[in-house]
Amino acid sequence: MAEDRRTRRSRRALGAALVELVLERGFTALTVEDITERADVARATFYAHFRDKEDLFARVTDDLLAGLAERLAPAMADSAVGFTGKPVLEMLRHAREERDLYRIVLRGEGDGKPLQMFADACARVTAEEFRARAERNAVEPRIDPELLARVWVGEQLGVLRWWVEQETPSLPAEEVVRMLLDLAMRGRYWASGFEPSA
Amino acid sequence: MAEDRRTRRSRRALGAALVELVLERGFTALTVEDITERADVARATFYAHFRDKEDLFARVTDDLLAGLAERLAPAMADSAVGFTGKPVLEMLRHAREERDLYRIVLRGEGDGKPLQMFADACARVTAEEFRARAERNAVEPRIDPELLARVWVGEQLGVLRWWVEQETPSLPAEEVVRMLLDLAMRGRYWASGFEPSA
DNA sequence: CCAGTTAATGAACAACCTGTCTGTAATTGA
DNA sequence: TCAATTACAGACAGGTTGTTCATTAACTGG
Repeated sequence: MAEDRRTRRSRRALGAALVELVLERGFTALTVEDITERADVARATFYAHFRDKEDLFARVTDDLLAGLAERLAPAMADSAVGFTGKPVLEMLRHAREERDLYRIVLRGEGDGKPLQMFADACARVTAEEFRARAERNAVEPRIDPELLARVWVGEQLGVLRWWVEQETPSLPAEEVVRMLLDLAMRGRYWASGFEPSA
Repeated sequence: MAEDRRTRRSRRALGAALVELVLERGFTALTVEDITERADVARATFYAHFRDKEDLFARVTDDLLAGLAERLAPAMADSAVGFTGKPVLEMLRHAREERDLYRIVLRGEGDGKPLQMFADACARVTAEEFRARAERNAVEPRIDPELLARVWVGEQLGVLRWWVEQETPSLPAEEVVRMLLDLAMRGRYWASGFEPSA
């Protein structure tokens, strides 16, 4: 008695309809009836599964994050020490597969709550990691770990949003990772067209 | 006949009420009546000045951006060549003065539209600047200028949001700018607690 | 394949919010 | 002071929300 097939069908259809419609018209413009109509489901059925629009959206994004976490787990273990960019690459691949959803989330649809919460969560663990590294190497960090973490995730998310919004995929994921690593190692100044003065 | 005093009073009150309430409950949760009640203005008066919630919000954020642009103009001229961080510092100061509004915008309230449009606009001009620099120095950029621009604005916005959300202002603006410049010049790897291997 | 359980359906409901439009009263600028 | 403009309270239809209910259809375990 895993789960009634009808339940699965309804939920899936509603989730898919939501994603389609958010891309077309934006989250706030949507009506519950719009969604049920697109999903070909009775309006009453919607409320049998979800409290409201927001609830449905939250479930969809939660699933996405769970999927991401699952894919990231092995890559994280590898690069716990010494940053190789493997997790970033994995995230880009995930984003390519779930591009529609990534677009929605990164556009800040749904009051931007999913996005901000994701960003904050990333920043928290990243800052902790930076602090741990500094302590491990017994160095007083020149840069506030908190700020450094914000730089890190801000940059990731900015690039990610740009990447998934591209109609014609300009850069392969591997190239993006290479450039990000390059920037992290050597700084941005070199890359912006300046010749180093020293 | 600059403008009727009543008009000014009503508009100001409504704008201020909006900002207060968005901070308290979030944009989407708000009702036009909530706003007019807080502003102590009749509901009909609201519609005499604005089409709807979104319209009011758009005017408020447009004013904010106009104020920012005005303050940034002199700083931009100075650092057109060679990046000194002056515009960033000026933005941080502006953000400190208008903290409530910055919080709202950076949280992506109002469907995140103001935020995303601001980010995209910044990225566009930044990318153009990077391209121009590369051409001026006759170098083939190792990093896609488009990507570099996204890194740049993503990092700015990430840090800015973190900074204005802090309850107790942890770092003075000058320190933030110093760290950002440091990162841009020397890269992030140094800062994250690693000892350089070479 | 059957019987019992569970979900989907369409319809109807009050409550709320929206945006518009009145006639009237109060402020304003000249 | 006077004419013009604005704010006001109230009422209005239209749309959305979230709930309930009786009925029909689909599914699952045996």
